[in-house]
Amino acid sequence: MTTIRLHDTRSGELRELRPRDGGKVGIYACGPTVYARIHVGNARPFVVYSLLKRYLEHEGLDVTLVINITDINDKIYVAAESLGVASADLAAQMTAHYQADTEALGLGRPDAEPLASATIATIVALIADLIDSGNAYAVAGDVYFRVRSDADYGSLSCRPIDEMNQGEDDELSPVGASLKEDPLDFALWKAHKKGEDTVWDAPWGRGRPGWHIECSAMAEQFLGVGFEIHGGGNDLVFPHHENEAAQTRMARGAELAQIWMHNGMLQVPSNGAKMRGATDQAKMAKSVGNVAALHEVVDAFGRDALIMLFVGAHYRQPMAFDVERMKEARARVARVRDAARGLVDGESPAQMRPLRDAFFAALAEDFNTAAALGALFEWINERHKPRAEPVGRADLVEMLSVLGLQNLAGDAGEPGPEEQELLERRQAARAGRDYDEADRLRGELRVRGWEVRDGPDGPELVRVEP
RNA sequence: GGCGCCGUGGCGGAGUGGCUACGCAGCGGCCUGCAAAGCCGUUUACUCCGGUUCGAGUCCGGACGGCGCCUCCA
Repeated sequence: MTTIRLHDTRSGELRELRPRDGGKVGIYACGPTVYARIHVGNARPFVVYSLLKRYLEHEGLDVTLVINITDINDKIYVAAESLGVASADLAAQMTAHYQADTEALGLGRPDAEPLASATIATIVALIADLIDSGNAYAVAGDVYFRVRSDADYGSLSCRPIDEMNQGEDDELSPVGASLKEDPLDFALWKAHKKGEDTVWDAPWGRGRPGWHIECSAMAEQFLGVGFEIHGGGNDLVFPHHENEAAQTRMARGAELAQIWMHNGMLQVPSNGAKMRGATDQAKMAKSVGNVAALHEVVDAFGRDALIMLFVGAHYRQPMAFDVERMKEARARVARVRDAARGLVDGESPAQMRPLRDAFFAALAEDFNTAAALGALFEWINERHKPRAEPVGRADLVEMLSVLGLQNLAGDAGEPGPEEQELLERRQAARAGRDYDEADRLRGELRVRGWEVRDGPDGPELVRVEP
């Protein structure tokens, strides 16, 4: 089997993917908190891990992808209150939006999309185990994780324990009286507070789960302890993933995941600032207010262009996002689509095989979609060279399928009778040297989504974006 | 301030010490009634300063700059 290596945050190195059980691979990626519609930045991990799954399946592995949905959270309470709706209703509404918005990416659904609110029993049981083993303590209805009981705490984010600060909860605790034994400790369970309209029973009191415990619980429930790949944005390394790892380590005596993958952030330059050397750019984040909603971007540029944008850079790198980048991605899509026209069914020429192989070799080395895309475009350049035999589409379809862009090599459909008639009228006009009329008819066809291309064998109608 | 990542041609963006990444845009040309698509060409880039090496964008040290995390965040 192909050796597949992925960058592991904890070791800081590429690690070979070694499935525990035969060819089975579990991937858990942290999904959104549903208090508003998601932005393009939130879509990056969804795309990265969905495509990683496709690639691993291409390599013959049996992949289970789990992307959770956080539907219990302070932000949801706050947003719901300001809207005057029940927090559970807001979360349900935004969950539906999230699923529709990501569905529009056309990459399918994860194998499981667990909700925190539907995993309470598992969460409570995990917390109970942590209390029983002395790694957590209940106080006044809250439950805290005893960070210093984990000798390996900090090993994921690679930072010394004494320079860390959990922050969360400190401000929410009663004034001047933190309930924690140690400021490093973080909440596993939060006692019910006024204004919170969702609450669950637990042995230590009514309340709700803390931020980090849900992922430990859901990942274990769906994939077991010690699964292959845990992913998410690199802004989650600390404290979220550090805490997740610590919880499972202390409760189970084993590491939650083998490889911790983290994708880079989208960067949004303001005022046309350039990516490099600019001072006025920032990560796309709701708190910064520089977000572009996923559904708006997909509506404006199409899912093909957005996926092309994402695969155009290595997943770990920060990625520039703005209108110009989207236009460029759209142009790349057009080049691929054009290259796919005129291909015939069947195998591709043997001389082009090395480029197809280079594509997959790039993916095997830390899922380098940017390098792979380079090989794909080299394949396209080769495809355009004059050759005696028609070119089979097998290689191209195989590569595009892994990128979720196989539709670019699909059949665009046939022009209808009206378009055919317009084309014939244009031909008649051209024959009569009435080029103004011919150009007018060409423009009419363009508006209908068909581009006229005059070739040696006469005009051809090509499907394009209207 | 601490930890981590990064600094490549007009722009985006790969890059395992030695041979054209790739894409987009612009310009010139071929083709064309004009276009589109495609093809050819486009004065050859690696922040700066040292070091290692026969040879460094690619390794080491330093400087400067950027980004992320350290607080909710994909």
